[in-house]
Amino acid sequence: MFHSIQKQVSSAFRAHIGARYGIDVAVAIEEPRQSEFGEMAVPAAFQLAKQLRQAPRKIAQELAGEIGPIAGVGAMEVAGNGYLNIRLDRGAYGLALLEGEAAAPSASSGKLIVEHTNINPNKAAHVGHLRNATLGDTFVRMLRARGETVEAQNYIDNTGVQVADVVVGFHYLEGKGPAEVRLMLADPAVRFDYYCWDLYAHTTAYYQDHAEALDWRAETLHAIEAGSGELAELGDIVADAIVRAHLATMLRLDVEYDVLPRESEILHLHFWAAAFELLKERKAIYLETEGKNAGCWVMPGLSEEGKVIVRSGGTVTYVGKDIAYQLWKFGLLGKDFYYRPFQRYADGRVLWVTSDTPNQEPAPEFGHATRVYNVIDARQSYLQDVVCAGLRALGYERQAEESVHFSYEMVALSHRCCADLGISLSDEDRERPYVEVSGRKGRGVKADDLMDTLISKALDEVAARHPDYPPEERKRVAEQIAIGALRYFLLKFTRTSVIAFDLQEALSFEGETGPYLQYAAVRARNILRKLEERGEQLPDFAAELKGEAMGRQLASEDAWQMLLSASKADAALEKAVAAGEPAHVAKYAFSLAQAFNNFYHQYPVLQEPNREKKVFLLWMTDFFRRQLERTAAILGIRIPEYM
RNA sequence: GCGCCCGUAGCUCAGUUGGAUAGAGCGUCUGGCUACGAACCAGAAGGUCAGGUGUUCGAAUCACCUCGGGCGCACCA
Repeated sequence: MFHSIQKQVSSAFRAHIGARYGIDVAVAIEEPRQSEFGEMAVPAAFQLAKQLRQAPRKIAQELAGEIGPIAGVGAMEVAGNGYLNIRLDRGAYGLALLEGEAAAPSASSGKLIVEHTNINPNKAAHVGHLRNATLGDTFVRMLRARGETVEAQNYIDNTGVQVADVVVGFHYLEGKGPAEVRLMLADPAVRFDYYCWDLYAHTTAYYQDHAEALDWRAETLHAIEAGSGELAELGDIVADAIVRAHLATMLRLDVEYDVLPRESEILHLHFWAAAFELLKERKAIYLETEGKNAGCWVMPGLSEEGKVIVRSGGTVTYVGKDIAYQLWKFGLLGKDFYYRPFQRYADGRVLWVTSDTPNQEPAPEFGHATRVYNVIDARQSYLQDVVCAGLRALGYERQAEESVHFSYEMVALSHRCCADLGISLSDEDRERPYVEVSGRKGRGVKADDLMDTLISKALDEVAARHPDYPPEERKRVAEQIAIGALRYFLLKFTRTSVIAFDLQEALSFEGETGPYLQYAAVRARNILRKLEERGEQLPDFAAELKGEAMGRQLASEDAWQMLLSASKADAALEKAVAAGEPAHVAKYAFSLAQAFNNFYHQYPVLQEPNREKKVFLLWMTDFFRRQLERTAAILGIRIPEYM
């Protein structure tokens, strides 16, 4: 509601200024810091002052006097040395909220692809991966809340070096073949993704002392690329099992996907070969004949020596495959995958995976995006630049523009966190402000361990408050609280901020946290539930709250400010999408919860003796509830039945 | 060396396209539970927005420089 009035005010000013002064300006609408200044401030007079060679205050007075009535605006006044402060018509505003807004027009940006998670399928997920998935999933929810068509992709690098290293571990270091590994998978006592976590660290450590073992890796990589033999079979088993483990981990956080494009299909369906031909044909890459890159196909320009796309041995680098994949996302490759169902979510939606053979079941159309967001950490920005440069070199300027590197800084570990987890640090580590997570060293906080810890803490809190509620119900509530805490914690930082992960901070359920948000929503629901328990009915708000009554109740400054902040969800979402910043939604959600808790303490709704006021307060409660629920849903945070 | 990011209260972080008196949480201190459940609320203390120069009506925000920290610049991804 607030957002739509903002837009109306802005366009009214723009039209008036155009007609009156013959100047076309995009009129900014600000929100004054002090609420006494009204709800909106228009600094347009400052913008015009220079061109008109007049004092801003004088222009502001002219504007205020001449612009005429704007729907929803109650009063307009000149303030400071040229601000135009706008006060809304409170009664009309409240009434409009009560009647409900017209559904947001569905945005028509075409299909948007958001690629996120993308964890190497060779070991358990850690907190860093959770930041990626939570950011990506929340951004998907934000876009969908605006009516966009979004496809969530999770790319699976199942033929890369990291998978090969675990295969090397099984085959060469532990002497295990496919049969033995399958037995492990069938053994409920073995936590396979955790086992691989250790095995991967063990294997990379082994390379340190045995350089000759790197030949095993090369051999394994070739076998996996060729897709035949025992090593390739091991690679399949490992990657498939770990992907399933990752999906299960992400499902705990309510993160779901539409399709899993796999690198093996990019190879087997010759996506790379097609892209390679294009790149050669359009001279985007060349065969280096001298220097350290002799024998490689190289893309020039980005760094001094260029970026190797095809190694001298003839194998493709990850970036090469990524260029082919990016072309496919835009429908530019002239090829498509086959698809088969991989699993089914609780609501019946199918998660598809790419396949190299045709399948009976008809799949939806994937790819063909107008814009692509790649959620990848900031350390890989160079590689994302290479991918874009590849598109440009092929003449796909527009698609390069529409390829967004949705970058974020890494998650590291705080020193206190390392101490809590018993991670030993070198002297060098100790001097740094935080400690980098390292899959190779097996150093990090596993995602499932973190969630388990959170759940057990939440369970203690729930049990203390509700000793006689059924245990399985308490478990469900605790899970929702734990996940709410985790998602909020990962989302409250802006993308450019490095998170020095601190277990004690993440475990907090007080202050600016997910549970604070959940608690506010639970309280709002409790009021409405208690009302019915007392045998009363939720009033017919539209019938009982006419314009005058609404105006009377909103004359109270406190009530007005509370309603105002509760009604800014659209404006907040709009800004957050424009900035590509889920943290803005999180911050808004927190301020919304704060406003409600304020309201909760100030007004004992059910005790209110005055009928009109009670109806108004109940309506406010219900409005807050809806806004809290909606905003929490965008953040992927569930509201528990009780807390 | 080149490129990107960061530097705001004791700590962790927000701060809209440059706007009016720089905010929040945690921590510290003071108060508030007879249940619309305190996982909450009210109040207090706490700032040279790293430093400098510039741009202008106006700078935490933009430009340039300096200092401090992080991350990249692989035939790994």
